[in-house]
Amino acid sequence: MPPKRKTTTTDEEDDEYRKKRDRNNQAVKRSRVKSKQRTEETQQKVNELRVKNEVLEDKIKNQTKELKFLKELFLTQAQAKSDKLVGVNLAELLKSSDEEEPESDEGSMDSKKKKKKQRSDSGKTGTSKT
Amino acid sequence: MPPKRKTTTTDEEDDEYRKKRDRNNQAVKRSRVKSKQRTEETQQKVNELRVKNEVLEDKIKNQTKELKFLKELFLTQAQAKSDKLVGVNLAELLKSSDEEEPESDEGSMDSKKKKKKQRSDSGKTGTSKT
DNA sequence: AATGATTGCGCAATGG
DNA sequence: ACCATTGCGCAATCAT
Repeated sequence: MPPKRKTTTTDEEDDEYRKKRDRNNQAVKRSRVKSKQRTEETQQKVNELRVKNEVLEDKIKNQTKELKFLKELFLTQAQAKSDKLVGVNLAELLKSSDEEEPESDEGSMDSKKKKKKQRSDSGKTGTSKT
Repeated sequence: MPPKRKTTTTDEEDDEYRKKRDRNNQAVKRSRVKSKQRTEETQQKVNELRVKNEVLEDKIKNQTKELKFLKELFLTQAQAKSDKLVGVNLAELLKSSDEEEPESDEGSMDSKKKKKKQRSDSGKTGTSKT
């Protein structure tokens, strides 16, 4: 089925038609430009987010390192001096509050067992939410 | 300048032409499908990255909180007991290893001065911008 | 009913 | 010669 235009047209109709077509062609152009822009912006956003993400990952890596350091230092100190520090359960306190775990008591590991406590965390967030 | 096809064509040429057009039309379709897919995937990636980003921001927030807590606790302890802990300069050590500040010396604030160093956290993690 | 916005589709030019 | 990509116009359809 070839196009669909009329079979008989007056000059005015033709004129009208042309005008209409021209306007539509313009609209199509506008629409496509917009579409293209959106696409490009989206792509750009991906790039930005990727970078931002890396920065964040980095920061986390550093903070994790620092936390590890502090906790070990703290634990070391606590043990080094039989502890008059405070009445808190350090091991529990310093376990790992970033990446919380579903509280399994684990008992208070006192000076007897000095397990290195390898990283076997699992969980999510939840800082010292007293 | 209307189309550009020949003026005189043989049946075979016409046939060839048609075949060619058809193949191109198929190619165009394939090409457009691919293009559309890529666009959608990109959009999807943006969503994923946004989510991942939030998770990371959250983790950072928690770690920052915990670090703050540990450092304060540490500092408190250190001062509470004139300190035989170790020979390190705690204040300096605990300053803040994330976000390297080209800070001025600030000297080693020992047990004499006990500046509270109020953290006037202003605002949020200015990043969630789009 | 009229008009701009979108979208599927084919043509031709062009890139690889 | 062939396929892929792209700008462009047409017509149908959507949305106002």
